[in-house]
Amino acid sequence: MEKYEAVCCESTEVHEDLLKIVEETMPEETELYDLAELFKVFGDSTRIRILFVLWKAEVCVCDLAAALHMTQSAISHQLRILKQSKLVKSRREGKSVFYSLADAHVRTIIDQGREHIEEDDR
Amino acid sequence: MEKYEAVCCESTEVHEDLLKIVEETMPEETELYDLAELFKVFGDSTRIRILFVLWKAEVCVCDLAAALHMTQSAISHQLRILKQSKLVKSRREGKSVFYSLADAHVRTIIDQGREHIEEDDR
DNA sequence: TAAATATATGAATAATTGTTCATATGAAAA
DNA sequence: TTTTCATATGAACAATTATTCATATATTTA
Repeated sequence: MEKYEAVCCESTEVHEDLLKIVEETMPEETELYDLAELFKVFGDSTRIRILFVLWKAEVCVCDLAAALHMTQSAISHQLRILKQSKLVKSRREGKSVFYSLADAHVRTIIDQGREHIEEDDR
Repeated sequence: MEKYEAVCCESTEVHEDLLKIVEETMPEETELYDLAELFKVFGDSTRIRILFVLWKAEVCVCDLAAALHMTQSAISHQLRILKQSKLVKSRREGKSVFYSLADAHVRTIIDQGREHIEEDDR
Protein backbone atom coordinates (compact mmCIF):
# COMPACT_ATOMS: atom_id res chain seq x y z
CA MET A 1 0.00 0.00 0.00
CA GLU A 2 1.43 3.38 1.08
CA LYS A 3 0.75 6.83 -0.35
CA TYR A 4 -2.83 7.35 0.80
CA GLU A 5 -5.06 5.37 -1.48
CA ALA A 6 -8.73 6.11 -1.02
CA VAL A 7 -9.51 2.72 0.45
CA CYS A 8 -7.75 0.67 3.09
CA CYS A 9 -8.47 -1.47 6.13
CA GLU A 10 -10.76 -3.46 3.83
CA SER A 11 -13.87 -1.62 5.02
CA THR A 12 -14.93 0.92 2.45
CA GLU A 13 -18.12 2.37 3.97
CA VAL A 14 -16.83 3.44 7.36
CA HIS A 15 -13.89 4.99 5.63
CA GLU A 16 -16.02 7.09 3.31
CA ASP A 17 -18.09 8.31 6.23
CA LEU A 18 -14.98 9.34 8.12
CA LEU A 19 -13.58 11.24 5.17
CA LYS A 20 -16.83 13.16 4.87
CA ILE A 21 -16.97 14.05 8.57
CA VAL A 22 -13.34 15.11 8.60
CA GLU A 23 -13.79 17.26 5.53
CA GLU A 24 -16.84 18.97 7.03
CA THR A 25 -15.60 19.62 10.55
CA MET A 26 -11.85 20.11 10.15
CA PRO A 27 -10.92 23.79 10.58
CA GLU A 28 -9.36 25.74 7.73
CA GLU A 29 -5.76 24.99 6.86
CA THR A 30 -4.71 28.46 8.05
CA GLU A 31 -6.40 27.99 11.41
CA LEU A 32 -4.68 24.64 11.93
CA TYR A 33 -1.38 26.28 11.11
CA ASP A 34 -2.03 29.23 13.43
CA LEU A 35 -3.06 26.89 16.22
CA ALA A 36 0.14 24.88 15.89
CA GLU A 37 2.15 28.11 15.80
CA LEU A 38 0.46 29.28 19.00
CA PHE A 39 1.21 26.08 20.90
CA LYS A 40 4.77 26.11 19.59
CA VAL A 41 5.17 29.33 21.57
CA PHE A 42 4.15 27.52 24.75
CA GLY A 43 6.52 24.72 23.82
CA ASP A 44 9.70 26.22 25.23
CA SER A 45 10.60 26.22 28.91
CA THR A 46 12.19 29.67 28.78
CA ARG A 47 8.96 31.18 27.47
CA ILE A 48 6.93 29.16 29.98
CA ARG A 49 9.11 30.57 32.76
CA ILE A 50 8.64 34.10 31.45
CA LEU A 51 4.87 33.59 31.49
CA PHE A 52 5.04 32.34 35.08
CA VAL A 53 6.88 35.47 36.17
CA LEU A 54 4.38 37.71 34.39
CA TRP A 55 1.63 35.69 36.05
CA LYS A 56 2.54 37.52 39.24
CA ALA A 57 3.42 41.00 38.10
CA GLU A 58 4.21 43.41 35.30
CA VAL A 59 7.97 43.17 34.89
CA CYS A 60 10.64 44.93 32.82
CA VAL A 61 13.01 43.04 30.52
CA CYS A 62 15.97 43.62 32.77
CA ASP A 63 14.26 42.16 35.84
CA LEU A 64 13.01 39.21 33.81
CA ALA A 65 16.57 38.45 32.75
CA ALA A 66 17.77 38.67 36.35
CA ALA A 67 14.91 36.58 37.73
CA LEU A 68 15.46 33.81 35.20
CA HIS A 69 19.27 33.98 35.20
CA MET A 70 19.46 34.60 31.47
CA THR A 71 20.93 37.27 29.25
CA GLN A 72 18.90 40.32 28.29
CA SER A 73 19.24 39.37 24.64
CA ALA A 74 17.82 35.88 25.07
CA ILE A 75 14.87 37.21 27.05
CA SER A 76 14.24 39.97 24.55
CA HIS A 77 14.16 37.54 21.65
CA GLN A 78 11.64 35.36 23.47
CA LEU A 79 9.49 38.34 24.46
CA ARG A 80 9.23 39.27 20.82
CA ILE A 81 7.85 35.81 20.03
CA LEU A 82 5.42 35.99 22.95
CA LYS A 83 4.26 39.42 21.82
CA GLN A 84 3.85 38.38 18.20
CA SER A 85 1.40 35.69 19.29
CA LYS A 86 -0.34 38.19 21.57
CA LEU A 87 0.35 36.25 24.75
CA VAL A 88 2.00 39.30 26.34
CA LYS A 89 1.68 43.03 25.90
CA SER A 90 4.21 45.75 26.60
CA ARG A 91 4.26 49.30 27.87
CA ARG A 92 7.17 51.72 27.72
CA GLU A 93 8.06 53.79 30.79
CA GLY A 94 11.14 55.87 30.27
CA LYS A 95 14.05 53.67 29.39
CA SER A 96 12.33 50.50 30.53
CA VAL A 97 9.70 48.38 28.82
CA PHE A 98 7.25 46.55 31.06
CA TYR A 99 5.65 43.30 29.97
CA SER A 100 2.46 41.64 31.24
CA LEU A 101 0.12 38.82 30.27
CA ALA A 102 -2.20 39.76 27.43
CA ASP A 103 -5.35 37.82 28.27
CA ALA A 104 -6.93 35.05 30.32
CA HIS A 105 -6.29 32.30 27.78
CA VAL A 106 -2.66 32.15 28.79
CA ARG A 107 -3.58 31.15 32.33
CA THR A 108 -6.23 28.66 31.27
CA ILE A 109 -3.99 26.94 28.77
CA ILE A 110 -1.11 26.63 31.22
CA ASP A 111 -3.44 25.47 34.00
CA GLN A 112 -4.91 22.77 31.79
CA GLY A 113 -1.43 21.69 30.77
CA ARG A 114 -0.37 21.42 34.41
CA GLU A 115 -3.47 19.39 35.24
CA HIS A 116 -2.71 17.06 32.39
CA ILE A 117 0.86 16.29 33.36
CA GLU A 118 -0.07 15.96 37.03
CA GLU A 119 -2.47 13.15 36.17
CA ASP A 120 0.50 10.95 35.36
CA ASP A 121 1.34 10.71 39.04
CA ARG A 122 -2.04 9.37 40.07
CA MET B 1 26.04 44.81 32.07
CA GLU B 2 25.02 41.40 30.69
CA LYS B 3 25.22 37.99 32.35
CA TYR B 4 22.55 38.37 35.01
CA GLU B 5 23.99 40.40 37.82
CA ALA B 6 21.81 40.52 40.91
CA VAL B 7 20.95 44.16 40.45
CA CYS B 8 19.85 46.15 37.44
CA CYS B 9 17.32 48.77 36.39
CA GLU B 10 18.81 50.87 39.18
CA SER B 11 16.03 49.93 41.61
CA THR B 12 17.25 47.35 44.07
CA GLU B 13 14.26 46.82 46.36
CA VAL B 14 11.60 45.99 43.77
CA HIS B 15 14.04 43.68 42.17
CA GLU B 16 14.75 41.76 45.36
CA ASP B 17 11.03 41.37 45.99
CA LEU B 18 10.49 39.98 42.52
CA LEU B 19 13.29 37.47 42.89
CA LYS B 20 11.75 36.24 46.12
CA ILE B 21 8.26 35.88 44.65
CA VAL B 22 9.58 34.10 41.58
CA GLU B 23 11.63 31.72 43.65
CA GLU B 24 8.66 30.87 45.85
CA THR B 25 5.96 30.42 43.23
CA MET B 26 7.83 29.13 40.18
CA PRO B 27 7.09 25.43 39.63
CA GLU B 28 9.87 22.87 39.81
CA GLU B 29 12.35 22.75 36.97
CA THR B 30 11.07 19.31 35.93
CA GLU B 31 7.47 20.53 35.81
CA LEU B 32 8.44 23.50 33.64
CA TYR B 33 10.26 21.14 31.32
CA ASP B 34 7.35 18.68 31.18
CA LEU B 35 4.91 21.53 30.49
CA ALA B 36 7.01 22.77 27.59
CA GLU B 37 7.31 19.23 26.26
CA LEU B 38 3.54 18.84 26.42
CA PHE B 39 2.84 22.02 24.47
CA LYS B 40 5.53 21.11 21.96
CA VAL B 41 3.32 18.14 21.10
CA PHE B 42 0.44 20.51 20.29
CA GLY B 43 2.84 22.63 18.28
CA ASP B 44 2.68 20.70 15.03
CA SER B 45 -0.14 20.96 12.54
CA THR B 46 -0.04 17.29 11.65
CA ARG B 47 -0.61 16.31 15.27
CA ILE B 48 -3.28 19.00 15.63
CA ARG B 49 -5.05 17.53 12.62
CA ILE B 50 -4.82 14.04 14.09
CA LEU B 51 -6.39 15.31 17.31
CA PHE B 52 -9.21 16.94 15.35
CA VAL B 53 -10.01 13.65 13.62
CA LEU B 54 -9.98 11.79 16.93
CA TRP B 55 -12.22 14.53 18.31
CA LYS B 56 -15.02 12.94 16.28
CA ALA B 57 -14.34 9.25 16.47
CA GLU B 58 -12.04 6.39 17.38
CA VAL B 59 -10.01 5.79 14.23
CA CYS B 60 -7.41 3.28 13.07
CA VAL B 61 -3.98 4.32 11.82
CA CYS B 62 -4.79 3.43 8.27
CA ASP B 63 -7.92 5.60 8.17
CA LEU B 64 -6.07 8.47 9.81
CA ALA B 65 -3.46 8.33 7.08
CA ALA B 66 -6.14 8.32 4.40
CA ALA B 67 -8.17 11.12 6.00
CA LEU B 68 -5.14 13.38 6.32
CA HIS B 69 -3.55 12.42 3.00
CA MET B 70 -0.32 11.31 4.63
CA THR B 71 1.72 8.13 4.70
CA GLN B 72 1.06 5.46 7.31
CA SER B 73 4.60 5.86 8.58
CA ALA B 74 4.36 9.58 9.18
CA ILE B 75 1.08 9.16 11.04
CA SER B 76 2.44 6.30 13.09
CA HIS B 77 5.45 8.32 14.19
CA GLN B 78 3.22 11.19 15.29
CA LEU B 79 0.81 8.87 17.09
CA ARG B 80 3.69 7.55 19.11
CA ILE B 81 4.50 11.09 20.26
CA LEU B 82 0.85 11.79 21.06
CA LYS B 83 0.63 8.57 23.03
CA GLN B 84 3.83 9.20 24.95
CA SER B 85 2.39 12.45 26.25
CA LYS B 86 -0.89 10.67 27.06
CA LEU B 87 -2.98 12.81 24.72
CA VAL B 88 -4.29 9.74 22.91
CA LYS B 89 -4.79 6.11 23.87
CA SER B 90 -4.89 3.03 21.67
CA ARG B 91 -6.69 -0.26 21.50
CA ARG B 92 -5.81 -3.22 19.33
CA GLU B 93 -8.56 -5.01 17.42
CA GLY B 94 -7.23 -7.74 15.21
CA LYS B 95 -4.74 -6.33 12.77
CA SER B 96 -5.83 -2.75 13.36
CA VAL B 97 -5.01 -0.37 16.19
CA PHE B 98 -7.65 2.19 17.07
CA TYR B 99 -6.71 5.54 18.56
CA SER B 100 -8.87 7.97 20.55
CA LEU B 101 -8.45 11.06 22.71
CA ALA B 102 -7.15 10.27 26.18
CA ASP B 103 -8.88 12.89 28.31
CA ALA B 104 -10.80 16.16 28.40
CA HIS B 105 -7.73 18.38 28.67
CA VAL B 106 -7.02 17.92 24.99
CA ARG B 107 -10.31 19.50 24.04
CA THR B 108 -10.03 22.34 26.55
CA ILE B 109 -6.51 23.24 25.52
CA ILE B 110 -7.34 23.25 21.83
CA ASP B 111 -10.56 25.20 22.43
CA GLN B 112 -8.71 27.85 24.42
CA GLY B 113 -6.08 28.06 21.70
CA ARG B 114 -8.78 28.56 19.06
CA GLU B 115 -10.44 31.27 21.14
CA HIS B 116 -7.13 33.04 21.50
CA ILE B 117 -6.28 33.16 17.81
CA GLU B 118 -9.83 34.13 16.90
CA GLU B 119 -9.55 37.25 19.04
CA ASP B 120 -7.10 38.68 16.55
CA ASP B 121 -9.90 39.19 14.08
CA ARG B 122 -12.01 41.29 16.43
C1' DT C 1 3.60 -22.85 7.50
C1' DA C 2 3.56 -19.21 4.17
C1' DA C 3 1.44 -15.03 2.46
C1' DA C 4 -0.98 -10.86 3.23
C1' DT C 5 -2.37 -6.91 5.90
C1' DA C 6 -1.84 -3.26 9.53
C1' DT C 7 1.21 -0.97 12.35
C1' DA C 8 5.76 0.32 14.40
C1' DT C 9 10.41 1.90 14.20
C1' DG C 10 15.54 2.95 13.08
C1' DA C 11 18.42 5.80 10.14
C1' DA C 12 19.01 9.71 7.20
C1' DT C 13 17.86 14.23 5.55
C1' DA C 14 15.97 18.81 5.44
C1' DA C 15 14.03 22.38 7.95
C1' DT C 16 13.18 24.86 12.15
C1' DT C 17 14.67 27.11 16.30
C1' DG C 18 17.00 28.90 20.91
C1' DT C 19 21.01 31.13 22.36
C1' DT C 20 25.09 33.94 21.82
C1' DC C 21 27.66 37.82 20.14
C1' DA C 22 27.91 42.16 18.22
C1' DT C 23 25.58 46.10 17.35
C1' DA C 24 21.61 49.22 16.63
C1' DT C 25 17.77 51.98 18.50
C1' DG C 26 15.42 54.81 21.95
C1' DA C 27 15.12 57.53 26.10
C1' DA C 28 17.04 60.03 29.91
C1' DA C 29 20.88 62.34 32.23
C1' DA C 30 25.14 65.00 32.26
C1' DT D 1 25.17 67.30 22.22
C1' DT D 2 27.43 63.51 24.24
C1' DT D 3 27.15 59.78 27.38
C1' DT D 4 24.75 56.22 29.67
C1' DC D 5 21.27 52.88 30.40
C1' DA D 6 17.49 49.65 28.74
C1' DT D 7 15.90 47.18 25.03
C1' DA D 8 15.74 45.28 20.27
C1' DT D 9 17.60 42.76 16.49
C1' DG D 10 20.55 40.53 12.63
C1' DA D 11 23.80 36.79 11.78
C1' DA D 12 25.80 32.45 13.05
C1' DC D 13 25.94 28.08 15.30
C1' DA D 14 24.21 24.07 17.64
C1' DA D 15 20.43 21.35 18.69
C1' DT D 16 15.92 19.58 17.79
C1' DT D 17 12.50 17.56 14.81
C1' DA D 18 9.05 16.04 10.91
C1' DT D 19 9.08 13.25 7.05
C1' DT D 20 10.75 9.59 4.02
C1' DC D 21 12.51 5.07 3.04
C1' DA D 22 13.40 0.55 4.26
C1' DT D 23 12.38 -2.90 7.22
C1' DA D 24 10.63 -5.20 11.45
C1' DT D 25 6.71 -6.88 14.28
C1' DA D 26 2.07 -8.59 14.99
C1' DT D 27 -2.23 -10.58 13.52
C1' DT D 28 -5.14 -12.95 10.39
C1' DT D 29 -6.03 -15.79 6.34
C1' DA D 30 -5.02 -19.32 2.89
